[in-house]
Amino acid sequence: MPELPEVEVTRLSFAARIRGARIEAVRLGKPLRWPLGCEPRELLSQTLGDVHRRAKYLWLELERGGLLIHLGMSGSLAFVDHPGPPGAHDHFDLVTTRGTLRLTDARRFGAVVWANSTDTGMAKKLLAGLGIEPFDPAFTGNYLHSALQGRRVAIKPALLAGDIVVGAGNIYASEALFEAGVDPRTRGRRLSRARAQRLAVALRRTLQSAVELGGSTLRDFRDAQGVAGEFQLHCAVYGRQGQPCTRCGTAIRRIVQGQRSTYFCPRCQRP
DNA sequence: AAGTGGACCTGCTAGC
DNA sequence: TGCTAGCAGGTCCACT
Repeated sequence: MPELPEVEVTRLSFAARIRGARIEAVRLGKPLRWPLGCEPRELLSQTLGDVHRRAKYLWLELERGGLLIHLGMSGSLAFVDHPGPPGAHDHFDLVTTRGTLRLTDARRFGAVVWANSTDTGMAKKLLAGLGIEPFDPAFTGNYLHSALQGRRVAIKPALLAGDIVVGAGNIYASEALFEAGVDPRTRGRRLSRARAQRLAVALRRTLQSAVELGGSTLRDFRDAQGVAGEFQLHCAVYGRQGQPCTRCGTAIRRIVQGQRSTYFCPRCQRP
């Protein structure tokens, strides 16, 4: 579910409402990808500040540190006044004076990790080595082109890796490559400066558009207010193998790269 | 250093 | 109807 747009849409849907709330209780369900990293009672009585996003992580500011949240493959957050009893896949509740923030995550690839300012633990490690934000003005065609030098891996898995630029996952990497007209099998270092420029623009536009459409709801994504996204209705290639390209009519192909599906138009997208 | 494949975990769907 | 194989929005880690 959650690539950059879904994470950002989630953030926008509860950040203003949770700011200033005080934590009253914490409930943990089954283990997530990493342990919380503190005793739940250490969070009690702390007041929440701003909610930030870095790559596909959310960062909830607390008085004495913060919580780093990742939604994994199947996670979503809900912020509600009166939550029902936790279901089988509800693995974290943050009960506050303004409502309860609940993480639902069937596959449990997600995580909630505590960190404070002197932290040298998991949270810091997770954020180290992340690439540039796609909306950062420093993310340019020239940056992308030079970062790809010395990379013989194909451009699509290079976008997913997250060490050059963050935010694109399996849907938006395929969509951005289609918009840029770049064959996903093109090796990184073979991408010309001009094509890197087109790709940088396409990636930013694709992600921006997806945020504006509320993200993609392929199966069960909802923002923290329960609202579904609509980007999936605008996908040009993702999940459309065998169907005609919206631009030229050629059948969309599905291939596997790095154990993930890639979708592209063999006519519109060139090396 | 960069590239590759396995691992984590559960649910759903297509096919027999 | 029931079982099984394959697939799913992520990314860390060990190994070459």
